[in-house]
Order: sequence, then structure tokens, then C-alpha cells
Amino acid sequence: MERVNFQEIEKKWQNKFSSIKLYNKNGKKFYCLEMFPYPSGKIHMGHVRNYTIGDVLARYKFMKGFNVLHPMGWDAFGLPAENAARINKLNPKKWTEENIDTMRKQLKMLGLSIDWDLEVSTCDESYYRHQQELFIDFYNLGLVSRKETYVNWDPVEKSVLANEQVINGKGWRSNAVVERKKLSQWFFNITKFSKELLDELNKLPGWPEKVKLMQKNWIGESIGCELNFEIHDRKDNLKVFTTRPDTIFGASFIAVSVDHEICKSFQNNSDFNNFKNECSKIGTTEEALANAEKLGFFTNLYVKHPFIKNKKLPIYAANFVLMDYGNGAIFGCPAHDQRDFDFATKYKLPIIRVIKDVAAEDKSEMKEAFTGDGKVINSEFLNNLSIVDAKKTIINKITEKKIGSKKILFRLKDWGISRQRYWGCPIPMIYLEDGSVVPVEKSELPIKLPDDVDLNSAGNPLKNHPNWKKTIHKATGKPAVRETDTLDTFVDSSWYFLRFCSPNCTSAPFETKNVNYWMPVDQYIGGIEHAILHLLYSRFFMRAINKNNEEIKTKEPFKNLFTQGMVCHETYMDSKGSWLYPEDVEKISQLKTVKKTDGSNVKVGPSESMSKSKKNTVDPETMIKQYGADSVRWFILSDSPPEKDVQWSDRGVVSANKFLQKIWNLNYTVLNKNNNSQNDKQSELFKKKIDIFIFKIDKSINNFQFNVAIAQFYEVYKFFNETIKKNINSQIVKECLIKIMKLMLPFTPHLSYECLTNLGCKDFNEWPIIDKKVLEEININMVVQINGKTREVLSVNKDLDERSITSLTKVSEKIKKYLSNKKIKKTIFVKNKIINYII
RNA sequence: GGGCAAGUGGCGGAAUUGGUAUACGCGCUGGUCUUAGAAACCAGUGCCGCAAGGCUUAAGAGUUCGAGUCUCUUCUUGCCCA
Repeated sequence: MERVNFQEIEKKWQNKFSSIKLYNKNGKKFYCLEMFPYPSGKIHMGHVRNYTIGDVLARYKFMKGFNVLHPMGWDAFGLPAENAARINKLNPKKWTEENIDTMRKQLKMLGLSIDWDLEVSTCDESYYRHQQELFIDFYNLGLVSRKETYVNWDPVEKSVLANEQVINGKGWRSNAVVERKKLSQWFFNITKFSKELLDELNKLPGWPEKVKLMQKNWIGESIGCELNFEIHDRKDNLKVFTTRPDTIFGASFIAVSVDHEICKSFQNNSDFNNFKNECSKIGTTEEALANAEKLGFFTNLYVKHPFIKNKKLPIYAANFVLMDYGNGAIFGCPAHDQRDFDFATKYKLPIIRVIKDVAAEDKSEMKEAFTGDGKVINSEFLNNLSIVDAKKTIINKITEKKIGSKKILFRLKDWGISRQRYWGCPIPMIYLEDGSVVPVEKSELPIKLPDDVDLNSAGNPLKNHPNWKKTIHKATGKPAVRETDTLDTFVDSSWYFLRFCSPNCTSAPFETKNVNYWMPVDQYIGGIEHAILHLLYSRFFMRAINKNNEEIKTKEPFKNLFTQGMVCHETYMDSKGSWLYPEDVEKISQLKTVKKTDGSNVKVGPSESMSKSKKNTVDPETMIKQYGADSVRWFILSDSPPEKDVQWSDRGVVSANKFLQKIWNLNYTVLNKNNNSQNDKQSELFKKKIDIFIFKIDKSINNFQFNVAIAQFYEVYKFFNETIKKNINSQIVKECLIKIMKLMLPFTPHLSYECLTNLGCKDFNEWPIIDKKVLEEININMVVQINGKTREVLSVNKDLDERSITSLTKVSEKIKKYLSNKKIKKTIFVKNKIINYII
């Protein structure tokens, strides 16, 4: 047996290329992009899977003649660098750059076809200066604003926390009780595009339905109307938003948020303040609101019902109405909204049914709100209408009476981009002495981050810096103060795909010509966890850039999206309840797993997504060193469909390695065989079968069914192995093997390069072309059924008609047995598939 | 609570989209080789049955000549939103 040293050939081929170019100048363009990584230290198996999928596709498209752009970069700003720098007492830039060097080296070990000459890093001045330019452009377009909002404030760290950094109401690091604090923040006005971002999801057939649905729900369009209620005995109105104007005749109260203007008169009322405090304890998530007991505070005020004379509705401040949705005021229709129902029951308010359930008899007393479809009742001019028609009618009436109008509300909020952090892109704005805020002149860009910051004190390091924020307003020469907040790192990743089109352009973020050539990204590949924010922000950015530069033709950045599954591994726990790394345990039998150090029993847990906290991780570099990059690539694609989770197993990678070893052996055998036989018939059949394999594998790759493609390679191997033993001309076997090694090239580039070189192949990068006619010529299997049950399979020529098939089945022993003395009532014949006799 | 997926051997999973269910891999069983093990190779492996044959895609019903695939009901699991 001829053995191959994978590490050796991988090194050899990796040394040949510093970066791999997949450009076919005359081919159609194909922009293949995987979500760029955060340089956290080392690559993990998730990266291996993501980038292997992308690499297979990029190499495949290149071999098919496409002009392929396949770049890589680093999402290099972010909080972990600041934390790591604080612990290790070094500069975040240094920490980040060291990680990038490590990870670039590791990615190269995987043999990815990346054009490293295009590499960008978002923490480089050469990148973020252009981001500052874009920020100023967006500002000038009216897409940036400054607003006061509530934030999670950590009083110890003196910093804003993201929602996920608040654990049980406490700061994740300081453990201090998080406060709600009103802060002035910068926003991108993404809501200006709400409608467009929602509607144009329809223009993305290449996106998973699931992701589109998630975005749709996130944007959350509600069509309803605004309605002004006249406050009784007062001159002013109360503006209410509702999605159910059809239930207006069932209204029995008004509920407003405790922050509503109307409540201001209760500022000094201790009962009200107690109530308000109670409300704030519930929290603000809608889940908490839905589950909490509905509480109200009666304001002693009433509104007039707009359609029922002399009817008054009481106004309550209620804990389930939020100020930041609609106008912070609703009308309550207890019969048809569960929250309103609960509230009305508690405060003994009338429950008036206005929608009749068509499917069921209405009982006299309601036990819960009815929210289904039905016909309108008890509603004067709306009676007997469907809900849809009633909505239209009532909105027209409201508009006619000039007491309101149709209104569409979105759940989507503007994108808050201010972060009180050091390691991010400085926001290029300055505060003048007169209190005004202006962008810096573009000629002053980049606004660089200082190197000498103190990360150990509480608060924003840039704000604490002795002189960084002090500057001069260029136009007036007067002193000014810089914005000390930095941009959310989602901003960095919202346009990096444009920068890749011209990464060295110094005069602008990108060259329009190049962007118009390469964009949109033809295939974007990444994790489902970015289904909403990153992808939505990027879609917003593309639209904003469109507004800024009318020559840009692309509106949707990602034409096709693929979301790969996670990499999972079993978990191991010792008798003390501590997690163990896979390399620290040994499987003795199916039932027994022990700790390597002391032989004690280990509890094996279910396979879960790899995470550092559960130590169920496997280090890619170790695996590559042990089995070779091609084996790791092969295994990560072989076991599961790429969109589903895959379970990492050592057995699996070992078997991948064994198979590639067999392929090497097969190459060796074929190279050393000399058979000059001229058995044309057998050779032709062999060639045809190989062509069919090529057709199938090509199709599987095209459909992202890499696991199926790999299964087919196993079949090809079996077929080759059997064939070699037969009397077939060696030259023909060799030609066919070259074709198969080319098909494997996107999966196992190193092995394929090496084998193809040995086989004397000159055109590595040309995908084998098959004779489509062979697909027609080859025999097919005809299934013969009696009463729908398969009784015989006949190998017959393609396209035989029913009569010829019948004459064949008549002589089949198996079929004769069933048909003797029976009358055939009916025959179903499907060409090239089945014939079914009903007896 | 709402929405969306998905349920196929001991396990990961195939199935040309309504036409041979269980491809391919793992594991397991037996064999060859070997002092032994590993590796490699050969054979077997859904269930019942000695066999002929019958049964089988979470459970149940329906449409159809024919259902893993379509429809309905139920159950279970996963994800997302609340």
C-alpha cells in the first residue's frame, strides 16, 4: 500500500501561492463572500465549515469559467479586544493584530482560495477613514440624527450596556444593578426605509424564506389608524393608535402609558408615583407585560366616544401600554383583546362583543377575548361587515369626520450607533461652544484613535483621555470638542463587501466602476445568527449609498444567501461536575467513557453547539496537523447537509482521512498499470458511467448538497476499484480518473493538485465537460408493479413504448406467476419509470 | 402564547420532487492476513420468518393505479418572535 503524507503535499501546494486568484477575465462575474470573522484569537470549527463551503463554491465556479472574487477580511473592532487588552495590559490594536496574524495563518493552512491581496481590516485607519466619510455623507443626506433614548446604564463601569450584557438586571462584568438612563445618542434613520426594506424582501428569491420572515417580523408593519378622542370637559384631544378600528363600538376605556403627557399633572401625586414605580419593576419586554397582572390608575378623566352620543370612556394610566409604540395611548376593547379583557375584568368595565364568531355559537358570557375572524355586530353602520371591510369603512368615516386617518406603524426603530467605547471607529462630529454640533471637514479625516488610553478607569476611555477630544473648528478657528463615542461595530460590517471591490482606493470608500462590476454579492454565506441585524443594516447601507451616489446600480447587496448550520460536539462532565475537553477523555466502550488523567467515569452529554464554556470544542489547527486540511474539509462537509447542524466526531474525520488515502492509492494503481486492451465496448460503457457520475456530482454541488456529492464520490471510488480489475485500456481509466480528481478539487485542493500533476494533467482548472447524449443512451430501470407493488425491475433501453415493455414483462418468470389466470383490469404506464398492472 | 421548520435503521443521513424507501458513511457481526493488535481486504447488517412471503418512513385517517413526498387530525422535537 502506497501511503501519502498529506501534511507534506499540503505544505508544498500552499507554498506555491501567497494568494489564490480565481479570475477568468472573460467569464461572467461571480462574487463569493463568506461573513468575515471577528479576530478573537484562533479560528474555530464554525469558521472551518463556513469557509470550506465558500471555498468549494468559489473554486467550483472558477472551474466553470466564472470570474470569481473571493476576498477575506477582519471585523476587527469590538469590546473583546478592550477587555483582553485590559487583562493582558497591552494595546487593543496589538492584541487584534496578533490575532489576525494567527488566524490568517490558520486559514491559509485550510487551503482556502482567498485573494489575500484584497484583505481589509476594519480597525485600520485606511478602512475606517472611509467609514467616517460615509457617516458625514449620510449626515448630509439627513440619515443621521441625534436623539435622547433610554439605555442600560452600568453605574460602576459608567458605560452603556447592550441588552445581552444585562444579566438578571445586573451588569455582566460589574454585577451592579443596571439603571435606565436617558442619554443623547447618534442614530442612523433606518426607519426612513422601513417600507422599502420590507417590500423589497420580495425581490430576494435567493434568500431563505426563514430569514426573510424574520426580517419581516422585525420590521413589523401594522396597518391601522390614528384616532383623536375629545377629552370630556376639556378642549384638548387624546390621540390613539389602533390596528383594530373595526372594534370601536366595543371600546370601553382608554389606556395610556405612565409616561404619557396626560399623566404629567399627577407628578406630585404620591399614589400615581407609587403606581409608576410598580410599573417600572415589571420591566419593558412585551413578554413580561403580557404575563404581568394588568394594573391601572384612574385619571378621573373621560373621553367622548366618537360614534356613540353621550357615551364616555374612562382614561386610565395602565402598565401594559408603552410610550414608545404608537402614541402611548390605546382604546381598550375587552371583548376582542386579551390584555384589555384582563384589565376590564379587574376594573369591572363593560365587555361589549362586536365581532361574532361565525364558526361557533356565541355564549352569553365570555371567558376570554375572541380574536378570531368573524362578522361585525352591535356596531350600527358596521354591522354584518367582515373585519376587513369594517376596517375600511370605519377608516373612511374617521377620515371624513376629520378625527383621524389611516396610519401604518412599524416596529422597527432607528439604529442607535453610539457606543461609549474606545475600540471602535470614532464618530466624526464636533461640538462647538455655542452648543451646535457639526461634522468635521472631510479633509481632516481620518479622526484617528489615540494609542495612549487608560482602559482601567471606569467610563469612556476617549472621554477620559486628557486631550484627544480637544480640537479646533476649522471653519471658524474656534475651539471645539470631539464626539467621544465610537460607532457600533455593525456599522463596520455594513459596507465591507463594497470595500473588497477596490480595497486600495484612497480617494473614496470604493470605486464606483468596480462596485458596479462586482456587486451584488452573488453568494453570501454565514450564520443564521446574523439573519436580522447585520443583513438588515447592510441592506440599509446599500440604500443610503444609493441615495448618495446615483451611479451605483446595486440596491440589494446580497443576491443569494446561504445560512450554514453549527458544528456540534458531545459534552463531557467529570464526577465533580466540571466540563472536560474532548481530548481529556477516552471512550473505552459504547457505555463507558473515562477521564484520561485518573480513569474516573465521565458523563457523556448530548451533542451541542461547540462552546468554550462547555469545553466541547475541537481545535481546527490540531485536527489539520493530525489528519491534514483536505481530510478536515472533507469531513466537515460529508456528514450533514450544510444548512443543518453537523456533529464533529473523531471517527468521522478518521474515515475521511482513510478515504482520501484510498483515493491516493487508486491514483497510484492507475498510474502504474499498463493495459493496452482495445475492448471498445467495455471502455465506452465505463466512460459513460463516469459521465453520469460527473452529471450527478455537478448537480449536487450546484444545489449546495455537498454531503450528497461526497456520497457520490464514494460510489465513484467503488466503481473505479471494481473496473480496474477488468480488462480496460489504462489510458481511458487515466482520463476518467483525471476527470474525477478535477471534480474533487474544490473539496480537496491539495490532494487533487498533487494527483492531477502526477497524472500529467495540464488544465487543472477546467471543469470536465460531459457528453449529454450519454444520459439519454444508457439503459434505465423499468419497475414492474402488480397492484402498485413492485414485483420486478427490468433493465431496458430508454424510451421503449408500452407495447415493447409489455412483451418483455410477459416473458418474465416473476411476473408470469402473478398474471396467470388473472384478468388485467387496467395498466398504468409511465415512460422510463414504471408499468403497473391492476388485476 | 404566536409563527416557522422538521420527525426515515443502533447513529449521521439519501431518495431524479408522486414512481424500486433505507444510497453513502459511521457503528456492529463474521471471515482473510497477522505471534498479537492496528491497518488493509472480503461478506453480512430495517423488522418478523427456516423459507415462500409479509410488514416498515412519529401516530391515525384521506386523495391516488401508486404516498417518506400531497391534504386533514394528533403527538414529539428544534428554531425564531413575544
